[in-house]
Amino acid sequence: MADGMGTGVEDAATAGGRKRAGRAELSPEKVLAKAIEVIDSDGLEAFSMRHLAKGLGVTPMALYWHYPKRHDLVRAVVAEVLAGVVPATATHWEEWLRDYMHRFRAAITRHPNVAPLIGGQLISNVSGNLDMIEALLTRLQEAGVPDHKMVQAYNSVIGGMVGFVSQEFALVPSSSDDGWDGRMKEVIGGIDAERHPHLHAMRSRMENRSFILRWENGATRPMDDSFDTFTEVMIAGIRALTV
Amino acid sequence: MADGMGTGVEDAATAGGRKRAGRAELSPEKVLAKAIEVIDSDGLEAFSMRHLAKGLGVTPMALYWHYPKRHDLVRAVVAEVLAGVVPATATHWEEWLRDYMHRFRAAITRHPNVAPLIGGQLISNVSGNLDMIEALLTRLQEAGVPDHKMVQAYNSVIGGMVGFVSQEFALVPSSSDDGWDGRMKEVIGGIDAERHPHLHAMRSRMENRSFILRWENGATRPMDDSFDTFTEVMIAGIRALTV
DNA sequence: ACCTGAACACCGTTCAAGT
DNA sequence: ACCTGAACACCGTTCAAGT
Repeated sequence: MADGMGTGVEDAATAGGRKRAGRAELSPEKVLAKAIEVIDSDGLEAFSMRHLAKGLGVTPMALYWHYPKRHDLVRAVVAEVLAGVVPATATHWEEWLRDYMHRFRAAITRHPNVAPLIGGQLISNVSGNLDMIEALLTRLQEAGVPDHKMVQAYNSVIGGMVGFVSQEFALVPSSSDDGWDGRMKEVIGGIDAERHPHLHAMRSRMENRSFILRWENGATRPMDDSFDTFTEVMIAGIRALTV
Repeated sequence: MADGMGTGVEDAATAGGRKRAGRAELSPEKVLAKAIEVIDSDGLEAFSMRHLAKGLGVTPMALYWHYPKRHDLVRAVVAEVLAGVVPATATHWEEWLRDYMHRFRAAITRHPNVAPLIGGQLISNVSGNLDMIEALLTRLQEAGVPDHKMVQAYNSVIGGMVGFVSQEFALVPSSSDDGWDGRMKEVIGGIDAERHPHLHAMRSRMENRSFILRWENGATRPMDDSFDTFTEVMIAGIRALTV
């Protein structure tokens, strides 16, 4: 037992890998993995502590030992999904920003259903993000953004990027909000050529492919080229800040 | 009683303003007004059908006659808040876009707590927005955006604008998620000058004033000048699309 | 240290009635 | 037409126990 050694021995209850009756062998990692699995396959509305516990074969309260509040688990999910977003290494600032924005979106694409969690809450997984913030500030300075516009430029990039993608993957009404897509199609079909000529001309190109005029989100109707354009808009806009 | 006149007389049950016992004199407008009132004063988490009903002195189910699903009421709230956003009239496209974006943000500023509803769900109050979409498309064409980039440009403007503001007013953790702000301050205070020199230099200017490094949202810490910069970034970016 | 069980104060919504 | 009342199937979370 090596007594007297103050090495933080943890009670040795489950020592030797022996399973204790009534113990579910839970861990923060297992709970987190199951949470992401549930969100990915069953949608965000299935992400409840009780449903999760059932999936893990455990009492709801078992989860609370590892995550004291549901929001702690939410934070962990967001952190995990965003953990893969490593900004690229040394290139020109434009190339870096383009790459970073696409990496961010790619992470959300892997777990589209978590998007509302990222867009709706204050992003908080700070610790791991300081490197990213430092990199972004460095690149913005490299681009020529003056110090007195640095915070605004930073907020523009983050707000625009996170905001666009959150919008793209925004929650679709529900499983079947009776004929919500039908009504949308009706509205688009009924666009009047005289009242809304430009919209009328564009309607087939915009239908279900543009904000406000769609009934599916980015999970089933990704806005790839629009996001490409958006990054170019942002890059050109940042460049204009430097003159 | 003017019988025989098919003018859609409504049963005359409450005719003459006489109150019926057990009737609460509800209406879609009254429910909607109360919903916005509750959201504004008590926050989004207080916006439940049951809490709302209590506030109106009525059974929860009474609301369901006027709004068959909670989501119908959510839609109505969003539509109402955004109803005030009338795009400005004829000016240069840059002036128009700047004005429109600020009007949109001003509407959210009037009801900051509804922001998560706007950012999180697919925006759906279509009918009233066709005029706005037509106007935006017109201005983008006026700006010189070619037809084959029109949808992308439209999505960039809407996605960026709605996204930024949604982010700015994103939900703060909760009433008191024990020392969440404290931990954030610690992180910022502990920024290492050697590992993160740019961030270190900017830290006092960014603390609680920039995305990821804040613990309050736009309701208490509005990002006015960042949004100004963001609109200029968008405008310059759109302009770059035309060359 | 880690989990169970019962209980509290909530939800949205359906269904059958009342007037 | 418009509202009540009871019921169903959920929530997150606290508190007291168990091992």
